[in-house]
Amino acid sequence: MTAALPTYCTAEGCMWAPCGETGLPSRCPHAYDGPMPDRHTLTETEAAVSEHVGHLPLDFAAAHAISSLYRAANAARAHLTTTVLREHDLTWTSFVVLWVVWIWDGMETRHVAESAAISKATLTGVSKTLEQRGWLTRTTGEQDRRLVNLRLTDAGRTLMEELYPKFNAAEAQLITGLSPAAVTEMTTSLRRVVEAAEDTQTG
Amino acid sequence: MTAALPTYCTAEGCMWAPCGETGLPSRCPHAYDGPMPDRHTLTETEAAVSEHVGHLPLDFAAAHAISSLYRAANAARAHLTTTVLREHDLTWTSFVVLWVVWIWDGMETRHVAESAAISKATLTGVSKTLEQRGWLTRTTGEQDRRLVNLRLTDAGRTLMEELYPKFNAAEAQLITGLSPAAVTEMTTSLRRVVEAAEDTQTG
DNA sequence: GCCCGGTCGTTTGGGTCCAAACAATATAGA
DNA sequence: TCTATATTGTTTGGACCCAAACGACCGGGC
Repeated sequence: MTAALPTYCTAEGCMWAPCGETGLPSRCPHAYDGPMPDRHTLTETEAAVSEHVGHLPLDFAAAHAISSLYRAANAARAHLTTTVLREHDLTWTSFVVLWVVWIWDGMETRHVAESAAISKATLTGVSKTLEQRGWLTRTTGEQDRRLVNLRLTDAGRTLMEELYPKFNAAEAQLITGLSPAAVTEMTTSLRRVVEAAEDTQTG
Repeated sequence: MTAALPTYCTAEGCMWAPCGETGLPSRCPHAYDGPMPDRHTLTETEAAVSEHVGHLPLDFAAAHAISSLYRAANAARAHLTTTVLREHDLTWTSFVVLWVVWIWDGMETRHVAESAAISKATLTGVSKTLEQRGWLTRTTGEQDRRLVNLRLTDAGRTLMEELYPKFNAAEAQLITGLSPAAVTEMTTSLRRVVEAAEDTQTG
């Protein structure tokens, strides 16, 4: 993992960061006093990590890839929340739940949880919040009373019809820096990551 | 977004899902009775979405990419939590915080929050949890008493020296399905997504 | 008909998550 | 020296997150 790292010194030729902070080993001779760029070169991060566990074989490509994956997911969620969801008092997860229930015209909670990639415990909480707000209803199954079925209300369907195009437009904004071929390739690679994670879970 | 979707009917030629559930418009004439594969073809999802907002121009490539991104990030976090972090009672975020403080030999809370991509409010809570467990200390700045500095304890450093190689090995497991060139390309594309999200935030 | 094993959703307990509001602190300018 | 503005971290309130435990329910086997 190479989680986004603090500012490095902008002084000419200086590669350490962040200096000027109390308590840091003083690798950097320059006091930090500028605005903070928020990105670190890979080389600097690898250097810092190697100082700690450099005697071990580390897979920097994997670390960098997973850290980028996590950051991109967070950035995407923040973007979609800020531009589309927050004004409707929705979180990413509550929107995903609404979306799944919407496109399949109702669904049982165990399947919604699976589709939304959240636990059933979480799904119970989220669906109760959405029920309280009037976006969906929860109904016990008639043939199997263990099951709870979710359906959008009229208000919920209207909300999704208005919201989903905006959400999708905001999704499209996130890939403007990529060619169509690059988008396809990234999506394929991400699926491989999911498959690898699931293989080790099941294995 | 095409969040992972529920099982579709496995009956020959049948493309609707998930049938057999109470409350669903009965598009599918087959009762569902098999184990549940957990993936839907893109075509089926697009068909379902188009039924709801098909009159609008939708960017399915963007939807699919962002949904894959979110799923991959969740799968990666679940994998790393299950295989490495949970036995040490650590969450993904608490680990990221420890890692950042570790590789930079101490850091101020505002920078740790930025590096870990979490808010300062969250960082306060997480760092207090880690302090309670003895992994790090929180110290008020001497020159600027608004600032709080985090440093790992001896136990915290020992924990990271033991844990990080295992964490990195688990990270490497996640990209076994990708060639080195594909990993590099995916990482580059993910960075583009982060940049696009940040451009619209600032703009 | 009864019992057992399994599944479902909920509850519990504790952790993370963030926006907004707040208190403490620092700094610049008059 | 005083005031105003800005920055920092914390608190508040509410939402989400999940493992584990639990109660309700279902279905198979005897």
